[in-house]
Amino acid sequence: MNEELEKRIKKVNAKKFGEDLVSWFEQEMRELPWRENRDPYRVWVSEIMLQQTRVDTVIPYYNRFMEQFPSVEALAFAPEEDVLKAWEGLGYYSRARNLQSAVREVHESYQGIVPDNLKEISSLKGVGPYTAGAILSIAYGKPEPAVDGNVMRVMSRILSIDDDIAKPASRKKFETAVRAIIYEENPSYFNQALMELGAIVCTPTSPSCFLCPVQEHCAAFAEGTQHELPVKSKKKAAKTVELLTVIAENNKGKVLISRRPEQGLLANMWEFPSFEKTPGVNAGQQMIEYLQADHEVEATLTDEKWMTQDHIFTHLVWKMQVGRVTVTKEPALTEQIKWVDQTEIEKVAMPVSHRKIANRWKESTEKETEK
DNA sequence: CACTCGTGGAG
DNA sequence: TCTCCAAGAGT
Repeated sequence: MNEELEKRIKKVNAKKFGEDLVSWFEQEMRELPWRENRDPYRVWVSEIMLQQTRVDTVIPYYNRFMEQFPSVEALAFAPEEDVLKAWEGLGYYSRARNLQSAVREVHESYQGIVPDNLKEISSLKGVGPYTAGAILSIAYGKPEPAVDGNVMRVMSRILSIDDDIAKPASRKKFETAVRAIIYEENPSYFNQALMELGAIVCTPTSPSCFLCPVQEHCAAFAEGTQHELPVKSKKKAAKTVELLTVIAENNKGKVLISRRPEQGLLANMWEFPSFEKTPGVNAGQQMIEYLQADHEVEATLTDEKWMTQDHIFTHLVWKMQVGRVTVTKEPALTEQIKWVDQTEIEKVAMPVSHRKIANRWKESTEKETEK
């Protein structure tokens, strides 16, 4: 092990650090739905939803999800479309598919019991180093590190570690550190407390050191460098893509939607037909030609720029120009396309940008009906 | 390792 | 408006 790291770890009184941290957690921990009990399935679902997602955002999704899929079996036997719909708006949709895939694996290979050891639980889809440690410690009380962004931030300050936490290699260093000082009497509370501290007290830009329960153990506080840590390199700027999106209506008031590929961005989500714009070419003409070529739809242009919609991803920006056309000849239906009315469109899973467009479409058709 | 993969909220 | 983000994992 890194000698410098070992030296810093030895400076910490691990026993008292754990006691101070866990005592604080017992007093200050938030009441959250996934803390009602230690059901491994409930813990598991919460950890997947919480990946890269804020607690306040997750809570309503979690409550609905547990009501709809209360057990391993309920989720294992559910239609994949229902799971994706329950995930709509939460983002990172492969989490939903991987979770259901893994739950089916638990049902078939582990008699419906979530594995309680590192090797087996890590083999499940969507369960990486963090989630494996989180479930093992929180649900089963095992002394495994669960190193997320909070833990790296907190421990970078406690031990004054200036490794770039954006680099994959640094996570292992923090795992080593946590493993060395983990509170064996209560690994569940210890790990949760590290994260809770990061979320509530030891925050990224303005840590509240004056009310920190482990201030006396903190190297960064002693040095006055808490605002300089952790070191985190910036990610590259997002690219912008110009899209043309088409509201194609037939004479029954239904609109055409298509399903995205089962791999990649927004996998398996439903959307209005969209494609990358060719610069300098008439937009309305591109829409008509695209529908003909990719969906065997014949249509006449109604409005080539009915609205615009931006969709901002972490690594990408879509600038969408939405046009409307009237269909004169309908395509043969496939698994990848279907016609839906205002009621039916609410039941499919769409990304936020297309959901906003769908809502606007609904408003416009309701106005037409009033006339 | 570098890149992909969402979203809504905070500063 | 812009930047950064929040309990990461898959490829």
